[in-house]
Amino acid sequence: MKIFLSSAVNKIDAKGRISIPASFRTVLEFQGYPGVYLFPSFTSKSIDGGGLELINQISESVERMQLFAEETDALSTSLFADTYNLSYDQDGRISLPESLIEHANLKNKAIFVGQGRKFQVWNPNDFEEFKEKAKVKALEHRNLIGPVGLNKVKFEEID
Amino acid sequence: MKIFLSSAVNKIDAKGRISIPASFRTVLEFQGYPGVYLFPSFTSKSIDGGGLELINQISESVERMQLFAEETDALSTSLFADTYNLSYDQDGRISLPESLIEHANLKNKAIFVGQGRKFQVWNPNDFEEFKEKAKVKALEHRNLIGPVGLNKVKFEEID
DNA sequence: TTGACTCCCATAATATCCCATGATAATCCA
DNA sequence: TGGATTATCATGGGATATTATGGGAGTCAA
Repeated sequence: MKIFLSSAVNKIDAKGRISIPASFRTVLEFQGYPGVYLFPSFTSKSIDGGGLELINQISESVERMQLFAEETDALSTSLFADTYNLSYDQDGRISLPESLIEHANLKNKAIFVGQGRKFQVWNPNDFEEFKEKAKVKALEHRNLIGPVGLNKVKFEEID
Repeated sequence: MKIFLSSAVNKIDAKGRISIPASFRTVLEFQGYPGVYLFPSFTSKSIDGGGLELINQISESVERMQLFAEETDALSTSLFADTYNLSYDQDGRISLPESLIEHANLKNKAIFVGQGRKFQVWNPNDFEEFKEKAKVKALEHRNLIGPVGLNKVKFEEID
C-alpha cells in the first residue's frame, strides 16, 4: 500500500501524545523514513502531513519557482519554517508542537484523514463541516475523476 | 476472467467478517494485489468496490491536480477519506469498517453485485427494491431496448 | 525540583491466523 | 451414464497478533 487512505479518530492523551494510524505508518515507512512531516495547511484550519515523497515534491516545486521569481524566498520560508519532522515512538505516537495544535484547533481528539499523496489532521468537529462542503464541490467536479460514482444505467436483457 | 460478474449473497458472521466471492477474488488477484478497495457509493446506499485498477484511475486523476489548492483538498478528501484498502484473510474474508456498514445499511447479509470494472455491496433487501424501481424505468423505456419483452434485467453502470 | 520528553510495559479491544466442517460443484472412471 | 471420489467454497470458532491508549520510571535541561 503506498497512498494515504481512510480516516481514523485518535485521542490526544494527558501527555499530549497521539497515535498515528498504523496504516499511515506503513505508508511512511514504505517511503523510506521512519518519521512524519507536518505543517499548517494553507487553506484550512488543519495540519498537512506526509512522508519523504511529499517533502520532495514540495522542494522540487519551490526550486523550480526560484528560477523565475525572487520573492519566492518568502514562500519557501513560510513553507519550511513551520514544517516539523517528527519521529514517532515505538508505539507509533508523536507529540504535536503547540503551533500546530493551535492552528488546527485541536482539543483531546483528532481525526487523521487520508488524501492520497498526503493526509490531514483535523479537529473532528471542524472536519465534519469541511467534509459536507467538500462533498458538494466534489460532485461538481465528478467528471474529472473518471469511472467513479457513475450513475447512468444500462439495461440489458439476460436470457 | 478479468471483470466482476454475477452476484452472490454472503453472511456477515458474529465477528463481522464476510467472504468476498471467490470469483471476485480471482479478478482482484489478477489485477496484481491481494486486497480490495471499498468506498461509499456517491449515488446510492451501497458500497463501491474494486481492485488496483480502480484505485489507480482515481489516484492518477488526483495526482495531476495542484498540491495546495482548496479544490484539490476537497476532491481528494471525498475520494480517499472514506476509502478502505482491506486485505482478506486466507479464507477470503474481510471485516467491514463501521462507516461502510452504516452507509449501506448492512445487517447480517450482503449481496455482492458484479459491475464489470467494479462491483457493489448492498443490503439484499435494498438491492431488490433498487432493482424493482430500475425495472419499472426499463419498461417505460422499452422502445429503446428492442422489441422483446423483458424477464430479467441486468444493471450496469456505464460512462 | 519541576516540567517536557523519552523508553518501556500493561491492557483491552479488535483483527488476523489457522484449522474444522458441511455443502455444493467438478472430475473421474468403470 | 451414473455413481463415487475430489475440489472448492462459505462459514464457524479457538488461538494468536496488532493496535490504540494508559501509566510508571528514567533522562535531560533550566
